[in-house]
Amino acid sequence: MFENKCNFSALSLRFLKPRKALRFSYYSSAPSSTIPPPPPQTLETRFFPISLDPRSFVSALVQCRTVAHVEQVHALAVSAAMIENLGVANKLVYIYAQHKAVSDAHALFSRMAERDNVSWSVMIGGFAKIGDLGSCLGIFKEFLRSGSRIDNFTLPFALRACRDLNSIRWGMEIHHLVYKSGLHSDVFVSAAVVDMYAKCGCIEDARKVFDRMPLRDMVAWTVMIAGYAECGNPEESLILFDKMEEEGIVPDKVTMVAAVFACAKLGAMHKARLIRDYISRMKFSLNVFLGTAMIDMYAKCGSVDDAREIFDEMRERNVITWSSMISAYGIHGRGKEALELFTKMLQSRVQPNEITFVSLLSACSHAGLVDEGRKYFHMMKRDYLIQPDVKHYTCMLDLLGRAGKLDEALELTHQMEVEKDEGIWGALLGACRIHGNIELAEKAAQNLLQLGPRNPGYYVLLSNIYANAGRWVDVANVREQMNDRTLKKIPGWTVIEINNKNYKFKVGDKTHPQSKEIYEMLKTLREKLELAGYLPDTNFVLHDVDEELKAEFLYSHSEKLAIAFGLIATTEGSTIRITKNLRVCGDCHTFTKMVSAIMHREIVVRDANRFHHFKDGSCSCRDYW
DNA sequence: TTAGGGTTAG
Repeated sequence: MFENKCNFSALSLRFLKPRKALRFSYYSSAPSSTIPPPPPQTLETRFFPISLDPRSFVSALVQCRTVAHVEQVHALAVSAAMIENLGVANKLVYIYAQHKAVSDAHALFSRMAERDNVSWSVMIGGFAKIGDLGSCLGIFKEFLRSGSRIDNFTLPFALRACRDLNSIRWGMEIHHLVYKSGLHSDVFVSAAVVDMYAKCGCIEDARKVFDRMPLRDMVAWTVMIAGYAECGNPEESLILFDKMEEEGIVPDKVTMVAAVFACAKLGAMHKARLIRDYISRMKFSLNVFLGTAMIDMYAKCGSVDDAREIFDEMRERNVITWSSMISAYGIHGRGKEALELFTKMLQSRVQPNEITFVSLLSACSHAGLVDEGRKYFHMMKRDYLIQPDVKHYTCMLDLLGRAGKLDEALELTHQMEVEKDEGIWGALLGACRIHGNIELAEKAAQNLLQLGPRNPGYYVLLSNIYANAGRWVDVANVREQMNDRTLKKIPGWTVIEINNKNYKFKVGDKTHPQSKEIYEMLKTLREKLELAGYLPDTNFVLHDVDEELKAEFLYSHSEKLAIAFGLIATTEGSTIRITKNLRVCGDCHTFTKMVSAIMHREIVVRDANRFHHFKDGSCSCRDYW
């Protein structure tokens, strides 16, 4: 009997969905006269009731809930010789892959005598699903060698693998195939090409493909918008977002995540508010992705309170949401609140990950919470079995170093079991700048130079340390080294957003149409500040020039120009927000504190690392920065 | 049965 041959008793029907019960019939392919009519089957039937019809096997596979179930149907298909049917075999590979049993999928795939495009596609997709992109691409290459014709089913999988592997070489090759086969008219394929180029950093190529698409749907626009933001051109992202609307394409939540991400990169509060209004107007509910992106956007645009409002509004929060909010408090110097939130996170039974701890330790560091930082560093290792990586150590060094515990910081560098990178030595060098420790600074710098960094910031830091100590010969040496390596100091700039327009200032900038008023305002400020006891801190000027000239240099720093313009161009009492590409210099920090008191203004400064909130003569960083 | 999503040090 067929039952014996196939060992039907091996399979129970318990895992099949009741509503999708199969209508079973035995031997449907055999002549009906020789076969007795099948007994009526119900879900309670203990033995397996699939007919020899391949479709029946496929239906059963779709309903498998676990890999064990798939294995049972698989065994059955083998013994019934049904495995030779391409449809059944493909479905088996696909279902294995969907259950992330990719090695089973691949074992079966390798044994298949015949394969069609669906076989290859589901196998490529299987490896993509578990993130084994190397194998994913390997299968695609094998597919090409087999002489099969690519189609719009296989290509998106392969392009996605190139994207995630950052393999532009293969990406370009596949793009060429797309073009040759005429499949570029397929919106799915072309959107995947655009995404591949954008994420591999070839934004111009992405744009070319995008512009040539005969039809651009919402996904195509979304990948283009996200691509620009990621490669450092968030302005273009937001221009495209407006353009998309003009063309009548309605964005969805994923598009909004991309626009919000662009806003976060740009750090422009006015845009952030516009985007939030838009999201409310479109009645997009805050899912975990959109909500988390908005928390980050507000944090990076300077309003941690707006970020918290979004956080409180969200119904679903995961580890990324909590980490983003902790990081938001951290970069604004509100360490205590970061720690409180972390406690709440644990109470909500959300498991912190290694990124949560980076955010937490960095929050401790920015707020000078040394004991707490040590405590959480140990907790991470002991209670959560997270091995500290180089980022955690950098936070710890920064924490100890800022607090003046340079010996402990140095001791930690001896203990750590990770490869020391530029960041590690850079953090130590930064600490030496605050505490004027030249000996350790030289050791850190030596290691930095050995690692051969191309970051001019470190050289500037070292030369500042020498300048502080009046060691002008050493300052000149550092400069020479920079010249030898053809490194140039990154020019500083500050941006201020006024009435939805950005104004960028460089040191000594006189290009602004209201330049005359700006310098007049600076002069007034200078008089007021000096009356209040302000003395320019000329140690922050690198050049070995006389004190008066140094002071002139200081007075034309880009952040001072931007603040002066802010005082002219905004209404009295309103907050001034500026963004700087480098770290704020010590003199500008003192200057801004005093301006906030004398002019009764809150001034929010985003620098390369964090935010400073100046109010009533003090800064949220408590002069730790 | 094919394309797009959020967090991390200095």
